[in-house]
Amino acid sequence: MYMKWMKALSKCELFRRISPDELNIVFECLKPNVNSYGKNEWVAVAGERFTGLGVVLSGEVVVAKENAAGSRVIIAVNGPGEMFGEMAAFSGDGVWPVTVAARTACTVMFLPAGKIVGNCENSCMSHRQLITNMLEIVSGKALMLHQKVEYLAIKSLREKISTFLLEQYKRTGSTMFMMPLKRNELADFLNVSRPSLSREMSRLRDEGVIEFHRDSMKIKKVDALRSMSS
Amino acid sequence: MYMKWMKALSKCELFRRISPDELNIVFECLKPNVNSYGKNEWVAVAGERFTGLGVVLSGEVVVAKENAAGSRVIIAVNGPGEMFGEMAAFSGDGVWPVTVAARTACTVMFLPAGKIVGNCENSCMSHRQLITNMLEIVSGKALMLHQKVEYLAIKSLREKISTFLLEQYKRTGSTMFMMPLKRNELADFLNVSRPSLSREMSRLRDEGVIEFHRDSMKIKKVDALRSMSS
DNA sequence: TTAAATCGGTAGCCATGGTTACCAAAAACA
DNA sequence: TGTTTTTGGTAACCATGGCTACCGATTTAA
Repeated sequence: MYMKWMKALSKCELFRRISPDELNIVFECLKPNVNSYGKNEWVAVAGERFTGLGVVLSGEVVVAKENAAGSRVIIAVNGPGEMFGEMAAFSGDGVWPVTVAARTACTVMFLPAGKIVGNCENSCMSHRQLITNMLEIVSGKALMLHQKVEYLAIKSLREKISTFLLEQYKRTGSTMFMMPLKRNELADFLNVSRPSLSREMSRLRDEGVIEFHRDSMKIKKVDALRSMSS
Repeated sequence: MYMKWMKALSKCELFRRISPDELNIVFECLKPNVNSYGKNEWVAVAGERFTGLGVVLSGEVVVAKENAAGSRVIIAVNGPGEMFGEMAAFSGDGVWPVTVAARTACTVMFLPAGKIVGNCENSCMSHRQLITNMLEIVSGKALMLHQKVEYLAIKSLREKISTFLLEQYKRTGSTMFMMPLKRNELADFLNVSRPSLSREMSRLRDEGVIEFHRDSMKIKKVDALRSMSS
C-alpha cells in the first residue's frame, strides 16, 4: 500500500536507518492517513486542530506563519520526503501553529503524534530509531529557526539582502544564480515591503554591486556585499 | 555525589519521570562534568567547540545570540534546573551556536551529547525516557523560537510593546506587575534601540494607556493595548 | 490568441524609529 | 559615607523604509 510512495519515504529523514521492510511494520503501528490537495489549497490552517505530523509524498507545500495583522512570514517550502508540524506534534497545545498551503498539487501523509512516542503494541524494534531520528530532526528545525531569528534580527534592509545573496552564493558556489524566491516571497522572508526591497536592490545595482533581471542574479562585487553583510 | 544538586536536578525537565535512584544509575552512564563560574564569566562562547548539553545547578545564566555586527539578542535567562545547548547537542556542527554567560555566580552540569542517544552499556532502563523527555524539550524550544520569530516579525514598536505587555498581563493575571527585564534588556529582546523604546513607552503613558515607574508597570487600558497588539 | 492576472520596477510622501547627547535618579561599591 | 556605575527619560535631527499608486512586461487562463 505504501510502496508507491517508497521513493519519497526513503528520502524522509524520519525513516532514516529504517529498512523498507521495517517501515511497513512501523506503518502497521502508526496507521497514517494519506490525503491529496490541489494547488493553493489549504493543507493545514493555523489555529485548527492538529491532525498529525505531516510528510510530503509528492508536490510541494509552503509553510507560513501569519500574525494577527495579516503579514505573512514564510518558514519553509517543503518537497517530497520533507516534513512539517514536527514541533507541534510533541509540544504543542493541540492546534496547528502554522498554516500550510499546497504550492503545487500534492499528496501528504499524516502520522498521529501520540503513536510515535509511547510503546508500540506490536513491540516493533524500529520505534527507538524513529524517536532518535525525530530528536535529530526537531533539533535541526530548532537550529533553522535560530537562523531565521538571525535574519529577522538584522535591522537594515541592505544587510538583509547582502546576507541573503551571500548565502545563495555559498550554496550554489557561483556568482550567477537563479533567485529561489519571487520578489514578493523574498520580501516576505526578509520581513520588508516589496517596493522597499526593489528599491534597495536597484540601489545595489546602480552602485555596480549586483546585476539582475527578474530571477537571474549576478554578484559583481562579492567583497562589497561582504562588508555590508557583516 | 550528585545528591547536593538533587533539588535542581529534580526540577529539570530532562529527568522528568525518572526517580532519584534511577537518576544515579543514569549518571553512571552519562558521566557529566560539573563546573562553576563567577558573575559575568563566559560559560560557553559562540563558535567554540561544543562541550555538551548544559544544565544549570545553581545561579543564573544568560543565553544570547550575537550577530557579526555585534548587536545582541537575548534568547533566554536560565535558572536552576533549566538547560541550554539542547538544540546544538543533537544537530549542530560541533560548535556552540550561542553565547552563554553567568548572570550570577553559578554551577553548571554538562552532559556529553553522544551518550544521551545511543545504547547504554549498562542497558539502564531510563534511557528511553531520557530520549523521550529530550524530544519534548527540544520541541518546546523550537516552539519558543517560533514565538521569538513572531515577535521579531512585528514591524511597529508600539505593537511589540503591546504584545509584550499583554503577555505579562496574561502571565501574572494582573494589570499591575514588575517588568521582568530592564529597559536595556527589553530593547534587546524586542530588537529596537533603548531610547526608541523609552520614547514609545512614554507616548503610551501620555495617552493614558499605561503607567509605570522603573520596574513597576500598570496597564490602565487593556483594550487599547489589545487593539494595538492585533 | 486574446483577456486577465501576476509580477516587478519606480516615484513621492511621510511616519517610524535610529542616533547622539545630556541629565537625573538609583544602585553598587569603596 | 561619598564616589562611581548603572539605569532610564528626554530632545533634536535625520536616515530608513512603509505605503500608495502607476505602468510595463510576463505568465496564465479562457
